[in-house]
Amino acid sequence: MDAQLTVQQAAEATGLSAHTLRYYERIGLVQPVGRAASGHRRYTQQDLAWIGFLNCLRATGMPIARMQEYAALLREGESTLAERTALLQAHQAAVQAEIASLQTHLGAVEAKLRLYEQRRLQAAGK
Amino acid sequence: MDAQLTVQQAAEATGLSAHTLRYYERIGLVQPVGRAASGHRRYTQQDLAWIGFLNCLRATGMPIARMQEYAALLREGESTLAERTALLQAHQAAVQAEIASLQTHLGAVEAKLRLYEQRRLQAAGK
DNA sequence: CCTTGACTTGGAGCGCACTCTAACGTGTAG
DNA sequence: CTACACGTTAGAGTGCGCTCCAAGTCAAGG
Repeated sequence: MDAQLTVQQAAEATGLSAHTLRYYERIGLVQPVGRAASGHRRYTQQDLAWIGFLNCLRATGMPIARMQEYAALLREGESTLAERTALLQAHQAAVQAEIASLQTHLGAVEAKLRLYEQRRLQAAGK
Repeated sequence: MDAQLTVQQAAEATGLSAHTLRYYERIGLVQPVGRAASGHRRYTQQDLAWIGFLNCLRATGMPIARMQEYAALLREGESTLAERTALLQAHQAAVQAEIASLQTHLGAVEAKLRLYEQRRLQAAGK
């Protein structure tokens, strides 16, 4: 039930590359993953859940360094709950601002598209 | 009325750095800007408008190479209207997808925040 | 005339987040 | 037993988008 995945299987499951999974472990984003007797990595469901959350942070544009901070706080335990909350709240605000910016700037692109549409009609109608 | 701006003034007006403005010109994103007798750049309102649009493309994550394509099409004239439309439409779709992705992944972060909130209440309530 | 400071150029350098390489060890199918 | 795919590591390389540097030109103020 709690199947242990190889690095390739974990890559497939998380959408990251095996290279990236090893890289994340090297830089301390992921705590050393359990090993088989051969020394090969074996990812647990907990590992995958954490990597999934990391994925959400990355997908929302959090820099690696900030994720390392967050991971470090998490390892320090429950006493860092407030700091972790603050970190995530700051990130949440940044992402919301980024979405707003995307929407604003996309608006200008869409305006240009409407202009092009008009010109195409004009050219066709001659 | 159509004040000609120096590179510094243009930087301030567009929010880009003077370095970046020169860089954009070098790589062909911006056509060679007019010069004063001294050889110094003088940006017109048209230049600024175009740079403003470039800004929207960049702010929505279009890679430089794609912007170069778009700029090249524009220089080729009216005959490329359909291609430019296609390029911008593809970009529009990509940005909309990116916004959706941000919102989805942000949701996971917000869920974590709600969990933290609960834990803080629990800790306070003992 | 001299200094100061903004401008010019081509090219080198940087920070980020991977991504790949080399050299080696492991394990399973035929 | 032999292939051969897959795993390991430290460290080097890549691509992007700037960002800065060196060496020089030019204009205005004292």
